[in-house]
Amino acid sequence: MVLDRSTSFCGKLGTKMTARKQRPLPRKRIGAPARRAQILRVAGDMFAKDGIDATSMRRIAAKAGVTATLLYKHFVDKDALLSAIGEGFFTKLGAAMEGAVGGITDPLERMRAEMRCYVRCGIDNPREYHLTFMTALPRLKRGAQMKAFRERRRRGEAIPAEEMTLGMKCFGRLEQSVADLVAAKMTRSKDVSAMAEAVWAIGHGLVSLIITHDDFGFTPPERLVEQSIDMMLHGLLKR
Amino acid sequence: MVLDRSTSFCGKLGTKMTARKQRPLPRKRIGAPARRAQILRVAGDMFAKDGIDATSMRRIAAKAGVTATLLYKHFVDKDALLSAIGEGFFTKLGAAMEGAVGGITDPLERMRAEMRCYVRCGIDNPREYHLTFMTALPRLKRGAQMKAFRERRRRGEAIPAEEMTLGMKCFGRLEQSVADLVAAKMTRSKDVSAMAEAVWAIGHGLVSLIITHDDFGFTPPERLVEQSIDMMLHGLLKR
DNA sequence: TCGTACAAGTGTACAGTGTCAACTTAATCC
DNA sequence: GGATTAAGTTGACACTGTACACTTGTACGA
Repeated sequence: MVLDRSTSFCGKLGTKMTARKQRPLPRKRIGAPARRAQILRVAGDMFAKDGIDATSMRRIAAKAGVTATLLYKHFVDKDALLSAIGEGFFTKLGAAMEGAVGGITDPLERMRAEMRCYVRCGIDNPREYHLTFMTALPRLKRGAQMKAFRERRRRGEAIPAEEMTLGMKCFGRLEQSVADLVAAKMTRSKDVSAMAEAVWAIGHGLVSLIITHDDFGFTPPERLVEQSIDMMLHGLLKR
Repeated sequence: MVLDRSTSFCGKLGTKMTARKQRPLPRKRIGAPARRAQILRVAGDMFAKDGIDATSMRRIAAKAGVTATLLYKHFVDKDALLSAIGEGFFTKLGAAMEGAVGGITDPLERMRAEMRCYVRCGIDNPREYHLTFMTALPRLKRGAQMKAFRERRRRGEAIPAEEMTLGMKCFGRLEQSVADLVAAKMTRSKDVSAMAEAVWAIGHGLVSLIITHDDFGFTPPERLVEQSIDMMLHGLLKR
């Protein structure tokens, strides 16, 4: 465990201090990016272990060997910090999808792989998932970005990778698979957008039910997930 | 607006009071059930208007013209209070389903109606929905109840209505429709449990995505929902 | 080598939170 | 009328997110 210099010996002193205050132990300066990364690491751990409400800015700061106030120099808000942690989910998801989809060319099988991946990632990272998908953080303006992205896509625009957030890239994959399915004239509907959203909704529904009500005695995830994906794909296709 | 007698004029007084404290205005005693109901009403309103985090026990109490401490006489926890409010969702949902399903005998059309109902109810009561389905409140032991219920059902037991919570009744409806579909040999699978869960997952996924990311520029709900339900039903059925 | 400017960090305070133990008071019943 | 008890209050505790004003480490130009 980290040496914890900042857990406030600032109890109520009762009398005013007359002597010059004891100078605090000097603290290393490791530079903003390093500090930011460290905070994210520490906060991520605590958050994954203790949950969202039990992890306060002060405790994060203490564990990072730093003052709470400093966190606010690096992240305007608690929301901002949390969301930055949640962003980590997309990194994992993106990598996992990349690996799972590999060279699958059949769009149907690709979709199956992507969905499996999504659900697995969600179940394996419940806190991060909750943060990124089940918590509205309106102070960050993420919705507007996403909306703009969706609209450009609907107009058929090709969007350069640099302009896409990690989240967009993940959703983009799924959408692409749906589009391929449509292009191959395999689907009943032609509304790529709506279908992609519906597919996402299934994955999201599964993950969020399972992670927030893991005590409801659901059908074991593997079977439930496979059955759901199967149902979804059958529902998508013609005949 | 309610006369707000308890919004604490207990600021820091600076000097100790020497005079006997001003006796507080006498407060009517309206009886425990009435008070409980009133608190639930007030809290429900505030919660629906201001959201979960902005609604504190103290503010609820103040608005109800009562002390915060009193809330703890009626509800062990904030969780308990919140969950009691959320329970209201099932009342609405149950009534809406009752009305919507009416005399529909075709299990397929019944399911469609039930799903529409579920999604509509969720979208129309986002705060309550978030509370009941997207917030884990493990301190209440609801999971265990639900699990037991599901297991008895899986064994084919008939469960008397008095033993079922409102939530169980709602899920039970859906499950029954699936069972009817299976009995009519219309489905690809025969796993009633898993299918019911999958169907729920779709509905839940739709609602929760829409209510927490209403700014993502989704396909308009009506179309998205119809398309999703359609997809689901097609996926469920043979051929 | 020194001074300085800025980044990186600090202490302290504020108003608000959930919760609790100990107390007071209104209503009820014999 | 007096005892009992349910319904309510007071005041505190330990904690929260956040703002402000301050200090200190470090890199760099003269």
